[in-house]
This record gives sequence, C-alpha cells and structure tokens, in this order.
Amino acid sequence: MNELEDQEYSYKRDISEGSLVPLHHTHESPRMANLISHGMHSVPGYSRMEESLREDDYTTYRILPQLTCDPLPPVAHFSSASYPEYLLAQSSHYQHVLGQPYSSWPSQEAFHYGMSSGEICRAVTSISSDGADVYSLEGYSTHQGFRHHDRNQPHALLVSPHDQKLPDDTSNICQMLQPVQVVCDVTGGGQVVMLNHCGPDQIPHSLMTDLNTVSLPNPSEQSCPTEDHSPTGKASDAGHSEKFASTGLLQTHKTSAGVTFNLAPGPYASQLHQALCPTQIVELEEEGQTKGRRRVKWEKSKRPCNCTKSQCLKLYCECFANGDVCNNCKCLNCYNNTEHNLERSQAIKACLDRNPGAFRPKIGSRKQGNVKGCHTKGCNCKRSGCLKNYCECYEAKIMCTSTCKCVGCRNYEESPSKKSSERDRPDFSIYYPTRSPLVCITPDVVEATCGCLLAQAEEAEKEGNTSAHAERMILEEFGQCLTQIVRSIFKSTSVQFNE
DNA sequence: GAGTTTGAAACT
DNA sequence: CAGTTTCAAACTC
Repeated sequence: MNELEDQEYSYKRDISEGSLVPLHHTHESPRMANLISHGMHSVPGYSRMEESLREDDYTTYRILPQLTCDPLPPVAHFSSASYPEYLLAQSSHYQHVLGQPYSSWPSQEAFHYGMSSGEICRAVTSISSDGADVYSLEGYSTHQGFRHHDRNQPHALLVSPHDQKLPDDTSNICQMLQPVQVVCDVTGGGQVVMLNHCGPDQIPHSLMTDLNTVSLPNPSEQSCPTEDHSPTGKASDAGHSEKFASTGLLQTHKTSAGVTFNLAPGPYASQLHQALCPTQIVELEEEGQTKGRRRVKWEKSKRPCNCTKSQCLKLYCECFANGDVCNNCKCLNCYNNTEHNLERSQAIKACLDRNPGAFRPKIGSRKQGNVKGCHTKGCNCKRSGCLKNYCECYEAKIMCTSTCKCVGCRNYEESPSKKSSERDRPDFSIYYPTRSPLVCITPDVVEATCGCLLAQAEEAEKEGNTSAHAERMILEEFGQCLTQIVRSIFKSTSVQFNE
C-alpha cells in the first residue's frame, strides 16, 4: 500500500456503541425536564435513554444508539473541518494508516450533524444556564456517559470512569476509548457538531450517507515525528491537550477518578462551528467499497497561497485565515503547518487576542430576503467601485449594505455599472440580496452621497477631463445617487416608482 | 511574468 | 480610534 493509499480512509460499517451523544440533566434544567417528559424517542437514531448514575444534585442520562433497529435518518450527514486543529493543536489525523486500528487518531474530525438534532442540541445546551448560543463539550467516552463536573463550570462534562476500559479484542475497536467533543449551536437550527478524536472507523455507517470534508493535507507536511501511535491514543491526546492548554485555547481537566477531559472555551467553539460553514467544505469523492469498509479519497480544492513575508501566520494568508494548514501552496518560509505547531498556535492566539472573531466567516448568516447573507463588517473600498474582486462583498457575490463604508459604491441592486458587470460574471443570477432600504436621508446617506461625488471628481481628474466635463460627471453621479435614494424610499414603502 | 493597484490586516 | 505601513491578491500590460 503506498502513501497515497494510506491517506484514504476506511470506514467500518458497524459499531456496536455508535457515536457519542452526551446529554446531561440537572434538576434545575426545565428544558431537559421538558425534553425528558416528551421522551427522547423523538431523537432520530437514538431510542433508548438510561439513567446511569446519580450523584449530588446531578443526574446523567445516557442515550444509546440502536443502530440495528433505529438507523439514523438518510438526511443525516457529516462534514469535517480542519479548523479544530487550532483548537487542539494536534498533529493531523491524516496520518492514520489503514490496518492499524489502534493507531492514534490525533487530530479532530469535525462531524457535523445536519440531521434533525434539535432535541440533542437542546439537551446538550440544557446543561448550561449562561445563555450562550454555542456550547463546546469535550471528553472521553465509550458509552456516552458524561456528567456534570462542577457547578462553576457549566460546560464541563466528565466521562464515567467505567468508560476507561480498553478492548482486548482488536476487532472490537468501537470499545476503545472515544474522545469526543460536542459543539452545539442553538442559533444554527439545532446543529450539533461532534469532534471525534478517534478514527472514522468508529463512525456508524448509517451516518455516512453524505460525507463532506475539507482539504486533505499532504502527509509529508502533516507528519509529526513526536506523535504517539500507541494503541489507545491516550498519550497522544494527553500531549495534545497539554499543547493546547499551553496556548490557552483548551482547558484540560481531570476528575477525581483520574479521567481527563478537554474543554474548549465557548468563543472558540463558536468559531469552530462557523468554520464548518459550507463555503469551506469541499467534496469528498468516494472511490469504492471493500468488505465492510468504505474507501474514500479526499479531494482538495483549497486555493494555494503565495505568501512570502507573513510566514503564513497572519490573516493576510488565506489558508491561515480559513483555518487550513498550507498544502501545495507556493508560499515561502511557511510556518502554517504542523511542523511549526507552536508558532502556529501562538499566531492563532495573537489573532484571536486582536480580534476574537478573526476566524469567523466574514459573510454572515442570511438575513431576511437575502439569499447569501451579508458581510459582517462591510467593505471599505474607495477606488474599485466595489465592482472588482478587491471588494470582499463583490467577491462573495453579495451586495454592499449600509454596514459598508465604501466610497463610490456600484455594488448595489440595479446599479448601471453593476448590470454590465453582471453580464461578465458567471452565476451572478444566484444572488439577489437587496441593499438595505434607506427610508430616510440620514447623515450616513449624505456622507455616502458625498463620497460618491468625490470619487467621481477624482475619477474625472484622473482621466484629465475638462472642468466642464468633470462637473457634468459629478452631476450625473448626484442624479444617480438621488435616484437610488428615492427608489429605496419608495421600495421600502411599497409605492410604485416610475423614473 | 513583471509591475501596478487595491483594500484588509497589522501596526503605531 | 485614526492614520500609516505591510501584505498578498487582483488586476493590467
């Protein structure tokens, strides 16, 4: 088997215990109580809930998948992202080699439940009372048994001590210790992201119907000489936790029973979730099947960077900004790889210190009427008219909005310049978000109008036009601005506007 | 492919 | 927070 084949992953069709869905209930949690009262049978694929232990005021519930009789629905799908490497600063899972079922699976595969997991999500979030939208829970388990650890650590979950058993039989790899992280986004329609530290061998086949992933790093770049391939993966995970803890991105906790678990702080969990947005997901090509295994090939679509001075450790680097390690790039002196984990982690931390939302997608979630969402910060273009790819809004195929601070913007609905631009642009028909209607002439509108006029004056000057021609251009621009303002006002009041 | 332009990110 | 510098992508020739 060559190295390329080593990159391919095989997936076992069957596991006896399935993926983990840690749920927790405290007596203070009416949401969980409500969930229980309505029965967890509504959770697809999970039909049996057991009360496993009772300690202090807390009760741990365990949901065991019954894959044989309650398969997960066909809509279920996973996606994965490489961003979690930021969270856990581990070497890549892409080193996993077929035929070594006990080799560690040191990095994280982010498995995103696109299934109707609202119930699961609500259950998970019910452990916390801090009102956050995104929760990140991490621990180790074979039997899905997490329990609340500390009242002061609402996110902290601990695995039951009995889950530390390791298998005697190599064929029974699902009995292995299964480190799992659950990220739950309440605002995302009840999405649950599970980060399996273990190999995809342990993913139920029924969950593999629509598997997506991000780019596959080159094994040579991903290799980590210090990586531990011990059968249990415990040493690796512990090491990774330490590395991670050193970056401040992950807290490592230990139970009285000696069981360790990791906890990613909420903000990073949020970014992790957002890193799973479809824009960063590429196709996974299924190559074929062998007995009980799926063999897949990961396809890379990430655009290579050409950084020369940033060491690919600043947001100038697209790979870094997207949460990817550089792979097949043309960059020089690159540190955005697992060989420079320390530098990379420090750089990530520095970016997050500067801007906690640094790794969040710039294109926010869709809003009313918008097909593709809007730029969260808005652009600041001055000379491109927002009709070139310099403009982040234009590049993302979205209209500029009132959030933008651009000057001389043409990237709005029905802009004459934009119309001609659209003709040269493929797939433009798929986006028709509307510019936020300006229902009155606010100072912002005045400022924007003046900006347009100034831009037009600059353009006239640049073209060496006569003052009369420049004047005419500016007046025409003013007319366009007025037309736009009036049209927006009429549109917002649903009154027909005839030019 | 080299040089220029552009605007985001980083820095002061 | 504003102004300046750095940077890499987009663009032009």
